[in-house]
Parts: sequence; C-alpha cells; structure tokens
Amino acid sequence: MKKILIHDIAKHLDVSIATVSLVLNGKAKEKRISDALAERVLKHVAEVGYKPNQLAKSLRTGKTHVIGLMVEDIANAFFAKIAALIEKKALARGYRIIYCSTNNDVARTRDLLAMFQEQHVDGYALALPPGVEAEARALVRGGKPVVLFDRLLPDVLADAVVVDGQTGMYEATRHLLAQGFSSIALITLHSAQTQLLARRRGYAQALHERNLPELVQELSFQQEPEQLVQDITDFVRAHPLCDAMLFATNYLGANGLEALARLGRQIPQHMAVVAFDDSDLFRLYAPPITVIAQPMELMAESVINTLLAGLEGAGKPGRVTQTQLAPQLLVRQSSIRPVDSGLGC
Amino acid sequence: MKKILIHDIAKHLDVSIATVSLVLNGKAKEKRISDALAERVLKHVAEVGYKPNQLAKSLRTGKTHVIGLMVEDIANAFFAKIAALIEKKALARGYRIIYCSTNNDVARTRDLLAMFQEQHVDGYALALPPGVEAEARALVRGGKPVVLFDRLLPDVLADAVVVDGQTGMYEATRHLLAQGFSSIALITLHSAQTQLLARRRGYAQALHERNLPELVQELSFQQEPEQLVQDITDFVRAHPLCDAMLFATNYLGANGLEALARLGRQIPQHMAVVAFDDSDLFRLYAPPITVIAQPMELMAESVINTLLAGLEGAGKPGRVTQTQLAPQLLVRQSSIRPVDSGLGC
DNA sequence: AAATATGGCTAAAATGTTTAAGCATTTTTG
DNA sequence: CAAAAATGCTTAAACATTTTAGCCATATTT
Repeated sequence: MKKILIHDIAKHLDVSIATVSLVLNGKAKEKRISDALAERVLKHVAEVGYKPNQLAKSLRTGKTHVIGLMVEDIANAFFAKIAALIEKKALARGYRIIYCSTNNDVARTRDLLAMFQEQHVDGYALALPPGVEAEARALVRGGKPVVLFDRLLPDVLADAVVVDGQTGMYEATRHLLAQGFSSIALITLHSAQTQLLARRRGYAQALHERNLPELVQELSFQQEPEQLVQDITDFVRAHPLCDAMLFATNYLGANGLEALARLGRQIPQHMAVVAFDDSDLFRLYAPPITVIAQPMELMAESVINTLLAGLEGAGKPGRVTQTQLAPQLLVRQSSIRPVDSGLGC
Repeated sequence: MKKILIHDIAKHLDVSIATVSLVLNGKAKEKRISDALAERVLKHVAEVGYKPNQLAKSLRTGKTHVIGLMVEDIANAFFAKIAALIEKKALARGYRIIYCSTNNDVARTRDLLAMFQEQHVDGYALALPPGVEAEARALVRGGKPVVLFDRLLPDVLADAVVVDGQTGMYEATRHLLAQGFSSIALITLHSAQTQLLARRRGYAQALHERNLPELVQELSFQQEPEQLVQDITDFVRAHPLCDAMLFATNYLGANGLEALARLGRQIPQHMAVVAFDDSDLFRLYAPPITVIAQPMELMAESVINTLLAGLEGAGKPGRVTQTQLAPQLLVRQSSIRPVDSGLGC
C-alpha cells in the first residue's frame, strides 16, 4: 500500500536511481544503457506498477504537462463545447487541462492568470476580457506558449485563433437584405471585445453598401438574463418598424427569443432573427433559427496545434501565428421572408 | 525578471530561509518569531511580490490545492453548469479545478482517475460511469476525500450528493396522469447508471399505483444524436396511442423534441413532453417544456462542502455523508392537456 | 549557584525526481 | 602501441520548498 518510489525500483534491481530514471525517460539508448538492463527495468516497473511522482518530476524539469484554459463562462454552450474539444485533443497529446471562467471580470481574470502561473502550467489558451493587456503581454514575454482564442486583445502580439466574425456578420446581413428585410437591427453588448467589434463592422459594412442606416442596440454588460430580456423587449417596442434582428452572441440570441415570445411577435412573420453561434436551442427552436456557426472542431484543433507547436518546437521562431477561421451561415426558417399569402388564419 | 526565491528573501533580510517560510505559513506565533521580524518579512515579501513555488510546496507538503472534477461531458448543459458552480465555489475557498469528461467510457475513466492521482489532486468530485467500482473503492481507501455526485456506484461506500430522481419522476408521472394522459412512455438509456434507475423507479411506481402498464424505451448508449432522433422517431411511430413522453435526461429530451418536430407531432396536442433537467432549450421552446429541474446551486454547494469537510476536518470520522436533494417539477405548457375546443382551423 | 524555562532563531533533513559530469574498463584508431 | 573513443554505468547536484530538532543566550525558579 505504501507508495513506491524510483528508489525502490533501483534497490530491487540493484542498479542506480539514475539508470532507472534514464530508462524510464527513453534516454537509455542515448545514455548507453544496455538493452538487457533497460528491459529488466521496464519489466519490473510494469510489474510493480511504479508511476513517477509528477510533482517531483515537474519541480525538476519545469514541465507540468498542464495547459491553462480560460474561458468567459464554462456554462455558456459555446465555451463548454470548445472546452470539451480542447480537453479531448489535449489529452490525446498528453496534456491535462486546468480551466477557469473569467466572467469577463478584469480583477478576477488577473487573479486567475496569476494562479495559472503559480501552478506552472506549460501553456495558456485564453479568451480574455479587455483590460488585461498588460498581464497578457507579460505572459507572452514570459516565454511560455500563449494562444488567444475567440477574441484578441488590442496591442498584444500573441498567437491567436479567431473566427472571421466580420465576414460572418456581413453575409448574414446581406442574406437578410436579400430576403427583403428593410430595417435590420444589431443587438450587441457595450464592450470592447474584439470579436464583437468585428461582428459589428460586418453588419455596418453590409448596410453602408446599400446606404441603409444602422440600428445598433448595445446592451450593458454583465447583466442578469432577466434584465437582458427586458432591455430587448424595450428595444423591440421602441422600434416598431424593425423587421429583423441580428444577435451578436448566443446568449443575446436566447434572451432575444424569450423577449420576442413574451411580446407575441412571430418569427419570421413579424421579426426575422439571426444569431451568432449555433446551439441546440437555435437548431431545435420552432422555427429553427438561422445562425452564423463557428467551426468548433477547427478552432479547438487550431488552438491545440498552435499551443503544441510552441511547446514542442521550443525553438522560439519569434513568429506569431494568427489563424482566422471562416464561420458558416446556416440559413434556417427564422430569416426566410414568408410569402405573403394574403390569407389570414 | 529572474524568478525570485525564498532564498533571496532570506538573504535580503539576513535571516534564515526557515524563518521566512514559517512567517509565510502563519506559524510565526507558534514558532515564536518576534512580531517585529515577522512584519519585516511580510513587508519585504509583499514589496518584491514573492510567490512560493507551488510545485516545491506541494512536493514537500503533499497538498496541491487542486480538486479533480470528473463529469460525463462538459459540453452537456447540466454538467457545464454544475462545473461552473463548483469551480466558482472551489476557487472562493482556495482550490483550483482540474477536470475531465468521461464520456461514460470505462477505460477512459480509468485512465483519467489514474491521471488525477498522478497529479496528486487533494480531492475528487466524480460523476462516474458504472464499471469503475473497483477503482473508486481503491480511491476511497486511499484516504483522500471523494465525493460522488449526480449518480452513485453500487457497492461503493463514499460521500455522495445526488438528486432524488425517483420522487422527481414519480411526481412528473403523477402530474401527467392528473392531466389525463393515458399512455405515458419513458424514454431512457440502456444503462446501469443509478440516477437513471431511480428515475425509472419513480415512473414505474406512479403507473403501478394506477395499475397502468409501463411503456419504457431504452435507447442504446453512446450513440450519435442523429441515431437517437431516429430511434425516438421509430418509437413514436410504433406507438400511436402514446400521448405523453418522459425523457430521462436533457439530451434525450432535446433529441425527442427534434424527433417530434420532424414527425410534425404537436406538443402537447398530440404528445405531452416532460424532461429531466432544465435548460434554455426547454425554457424557451415553443411551447415551453415541463421539466424536473435539479437544484444546481445546492448540488454544487453540497459537493464542495462535503469535499472541504473531508479536506479540512482531516480527522477521518469514518462516517460517510450522503446527501439527497429534492428536484422541482416545473410545470410548463408541454404537459398541460389542451382543452379540446372542438374547433379545427 | 545550579537547574530550568523561555524566547528567538537556524541548520539540515526531507520531499522524489532528472541530468550533467565522472569513472573505470574495453575497444578502436592512427 | 599509445592515445582516443566508446561502453555502461554511478555519483551527486539541483529543483524550491517545509518542518523538525536543536542551539544559544537570557530570564526565572529552586
């Protein structure tokens, strides 16, 4: 029952601790341990089920094989999904994940970043709120691999994986225009998060091309869902001519659906709806909601690849890898202009 | 830029390393370090921002302040939510979370448990699939706090936090009966997970009280969503008299909604629906879906409290704490029998 | 005056690894 | 044939802490 140490292995085989360690770390060849001995070591280690103490190992080598993953909110379907994918892929490559939710709180994020450092994570996968640029820069300077994802930070030069929300939103807006909707609103947050700004630019671009006025509602940040529903309700009431809404995030979309339901507005007859991010809710809703879907698998894959490139090819090429992925517009019923049958019912 | 060590602090203050360590660990009084010196140490430590190396600390003390959290699938709304809550509460009490998704895969779960041990987590919060009883028992014997949640494992005596799914499902079934639905099906998984069995017992109990036959469909486990939809579709087609469905989990419910939508069955006119677990989808669906909601906050709180009780009150009282929480039936439109107006449209 | 207690600190062991450097011996090389 | 290289290991330092046992001077008690 007593925990077994490398020392016990060495003693039992009557060799030095170093020999056992070298064999176990695959340096037998390199360090010229005879094949016969190497085999004996491996055999006995397997027999007694010896597992090196990772803490001691990490202390000595400075590597923990742990990746720090920071998301906005793990309870959000988008982040939960991306976390699941990143975890799976990281595990497959021998890394563990330690995660935190920032809730877009700057002070909290700072604490969490410090915590990751204290835990000596080998690499960072971060979706950060604006306001921690200095810390992020310091982290990058620290030399360990850092990959920003979902959103960038202004003036922080780091590896990154983002989705081209501008094009995504541009195409969604063009789609609504093509369907003949004339007063298209964008519901977004009052926030400097880069992905939100990009989405907004895409929206603006599409409208400007047609010389149409923007109709943007910025909801204030970090509110209770109930308050968001209320704000969206107010917005809809205040803009009776508005016939289509774009939601900049999935939870704005969810709350938007709630607001429209409470107002008794039919989708898409009274109001067309498009949301960013796909989810069960949007897919299964009646009517199904048109979304700008992010390529989750690809994002996760890119994050891990970029991170591991930094970890394994430790030879700092000084180059920054910024990956931009294309989202996909999934047109569903919520944004299809109903043929005006003239029939009521 | 060089990492600062306890040695540097000691040198600068011209005291021993031991003194600094004792002060930093709040043992100044106990070990009779003078208040004046203790203050000097604290001051200088704060000034230079010294943070002890957690790896070295953990190696020496055997405590990592990390909790291993194992869920079925972090991408599932229920587990994502519970993870978010547990993370928040753990962090507030000085513990970090390292998590994994088992995907109900026994071999994978075994690996992950081994991984947690290698990482020297201080405590375990586990939602385990059946099949790892031996490993779970070994873990409990290992002496570190283990809390099972969401589901138990047969013959594993450990602290646990579960929801009384039997009563929950019993009441849901009674509610459907009271509404006048006569052929009520339970859609569940072919699995020995204890929470699923409890839910099934609740369903059976309610029907037996009325001498009604059970109508249980066990779907096979670990399938693609598309296959689940297909299976549910087949079930509905095969049971034309069935007028109400209970779904034993949230994702069965989601796939059930999809199946009913594809079949063009109206809820609740053609089919009443009740699902286990609340979610945005069920709340916002049209019509809103009646659910048996689990008390998420309470669950997370209980898990953390039980875990920390084991961690802090290290004095093994040998007692096992099993907490059972009451779920809540949230009646929404999907299970209300429509008044038969006799009017078509 | 001797014994004991106390206050205030430190030396050093312990935690469990990895790995650079070293050390006999044997083999190869010019 | 001497020097160099290879062979097959081991010794011991290093990683950064915590904590036990103990030291020394002074104060108090007997």
